[in-house]
Amino acid sequence: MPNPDTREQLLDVAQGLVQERGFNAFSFKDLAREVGIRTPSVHYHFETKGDLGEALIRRYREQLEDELRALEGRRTARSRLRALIEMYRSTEQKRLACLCGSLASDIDTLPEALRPHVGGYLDRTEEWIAEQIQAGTSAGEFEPAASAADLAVLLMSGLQGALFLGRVRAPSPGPSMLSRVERAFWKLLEG
Amino acid sequence: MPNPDTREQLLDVAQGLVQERGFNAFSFKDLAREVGIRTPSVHYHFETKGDLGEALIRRYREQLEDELRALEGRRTARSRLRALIEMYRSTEQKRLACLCGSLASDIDTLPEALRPHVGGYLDRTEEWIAEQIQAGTSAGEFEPAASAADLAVLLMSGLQGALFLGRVRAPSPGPSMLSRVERAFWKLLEG
DNA sequence: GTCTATAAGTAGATAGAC
DNA sequence: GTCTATCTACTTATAGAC
Repeated sequence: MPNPDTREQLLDVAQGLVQERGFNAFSFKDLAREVGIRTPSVHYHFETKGDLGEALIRRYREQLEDELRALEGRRTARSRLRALIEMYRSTEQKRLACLCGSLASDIDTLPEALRPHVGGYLDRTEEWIAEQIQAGTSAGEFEPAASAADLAVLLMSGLQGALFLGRVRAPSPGPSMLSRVERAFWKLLEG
Repeated sequence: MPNPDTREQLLDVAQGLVQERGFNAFSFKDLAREVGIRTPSVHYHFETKGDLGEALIRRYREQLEDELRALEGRRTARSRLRALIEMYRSTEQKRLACLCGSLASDIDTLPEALRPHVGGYLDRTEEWIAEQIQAGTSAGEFEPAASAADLAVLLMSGLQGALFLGRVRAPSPGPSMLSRVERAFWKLLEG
């Protein structure tokens, strides 16, 4: 039976590598070296690289659902949306892409079985954002200047785009790309 | 002396492959096969893959400058911005990423010499967008809800993000991701 | 300019010992 | 569970003939 510790370690390292370099730019050798085992031992835990990718997305998706559940207690939609944006900010500060954003950019080169899961994650996030905008509007928190669906796509694209583009430049003193996206987004939602 | 035709053909094919698959997911072999020559002949035109990448970005940048120059004749900032968005729409319809967006997503794996050029292209586009927003505001075309710099970052991130995310899903009947980003963006600019 | 031949290195993956 | 040994295929790149 696979040792859960080694398996989790492999997933942790692999996730970091995908978020930093992309799915095609890391190898089982990189993975093995960082965890302190040999390449073929990785295949014991994940038969193929595609299987590893599937486990990676599954875990990432479960973490998302946990985090969204933890936000249910918050009273305002504004506070829930802000918390989601904070998750992206922490990724930005590590100079990483979103796992599924990174996989999205490699979509045409991924094992077929992986692709629907990437879309599933992204759709779920966008859908959740749209729900929050709806809820906040019904509650009188927002006076959105566009439809909830359009605003959700704008925020989602803006956050993912900002993560990619921000990594190209050296860190600079002013507000980050993500902060600028966020600031403009709130104007659109609250006038 | 390199035959300009073969060289251009190689650049055309390579650009398509980068926009479709990313810099690390195509090989000189792919390139050679599509152009109808052998792998080592590609090295006659581009010594290394890094050199090919540099030529690719240079040409893409020159095309951008040509297109922006062609927009100078348009009377309104609104019309100039719309034309830029149309360029992204044509990329979206081909289900491709922006060349430099794709390279941005691979940034940590690129040959060092390439990286500044990727940033140069993205910065130039963002800067141009900010200039148009400024000009349109001065001319009374827009009443922007946020600073020109923030709005430029939002549009740039939104366009690039929409190209990446849109490719994950099958084409659907409703408005595309890019159209939704665009619609929300105009609301922010014009109220 | 393009070719054949070849190099040195890496990829994902498997067989079978311990 | 991890190892050594090995496989096939592929990568970027070079040498040198035509």
